[in-house]
Amino acid sequence: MDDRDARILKAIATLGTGSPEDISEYTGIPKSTVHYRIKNLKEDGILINDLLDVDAQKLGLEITLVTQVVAEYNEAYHVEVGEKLAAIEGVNQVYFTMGENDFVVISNLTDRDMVSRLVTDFEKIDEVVRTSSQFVIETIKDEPNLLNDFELETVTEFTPKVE
Amino acid sequence: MDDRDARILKAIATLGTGSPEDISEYTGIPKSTVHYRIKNLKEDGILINDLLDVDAQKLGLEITLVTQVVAEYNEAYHVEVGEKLAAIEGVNQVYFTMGENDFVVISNLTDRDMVSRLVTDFEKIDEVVRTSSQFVIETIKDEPNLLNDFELETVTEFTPKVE
DNA sequence: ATTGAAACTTGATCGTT
DNA sequence: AACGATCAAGTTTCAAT
Repeated sequence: MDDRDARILKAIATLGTGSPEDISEYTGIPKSTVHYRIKNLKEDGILINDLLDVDAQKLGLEITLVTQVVAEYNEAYHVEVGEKLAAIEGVNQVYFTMGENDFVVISNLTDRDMVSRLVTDFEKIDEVVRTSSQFVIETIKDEPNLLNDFELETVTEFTPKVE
Repeated sequence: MDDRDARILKAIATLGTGSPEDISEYTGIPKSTVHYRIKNLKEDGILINDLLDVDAQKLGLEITLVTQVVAEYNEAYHVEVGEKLAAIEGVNQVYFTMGENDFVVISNLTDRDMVSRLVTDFEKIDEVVRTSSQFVIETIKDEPNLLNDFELETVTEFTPKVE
């Protein structure tokens, strides 16, 4: 796992494709080399499946943090605040929730230093009033496997009976 | 969006591949038809990129819920409780967190009925003591874009100078 | 909208450096 | 490990239904 691998992984995330051709063009690395690297990344378990999902733990991002961020309510700027949160290094998901003008933020981090930096960054945002974080001990499910129990709604149509 | 599309989407999620060949084999739908369907799903914005990420909202899963679940502490069974949570219809992510023996659960749901069913299901689990849910008004970031700000640690090596 | 078969693109392999 | 040339494989297209 070196700089070249990182560039390839970034290309995959940025381009939204796993095509060696496209990645090659984007990174300037020859496609046969891209292919060779991706093969290794799969063998190492960093890239998980054909859809090239990334294993955060294998990348050394072992700390997952769930943070509740309370911010001053400001109708116009709540998205902007959300975007500031989203831009912070390590942040993966940002939800703006009902009720208490809260954000729920989920982050993947490498070490304790990154954790404290993260919280500091949260509190640097002017509108942020309070943060409260919980470490994740174990991730039991972390796939947006939206279709696990997805069933099409059965729409029963009634034909009006005209007698 | 009909039953066939649903089967194809499930196949993608299950197999972890977008290959028309593999999906065809798994579903029994001819590969040219699989290709035709996937093309339409992309045009409709349900499948987002070449990595075939799914847009939950386009699927009608417009309600995202963040739930904190407090459960009785039981060293042996906390994973089992987590797995029960993960198995509930609509649940996408389950984190077991530090401190209060909490789970944080994130779900994608279609309607209010599904919400109340979900909460009922949570409380049917014996060990569950209390749940508290927050509706997500807006999802500002929801991609495990782990590499956004990922930089390789620069390990500076010092060669001991022998004089 | 579906599908079998043809056409073609490109991902994967191989041999050399 | 890197990479250009080559080939096999699988995707995409197309025409008929």
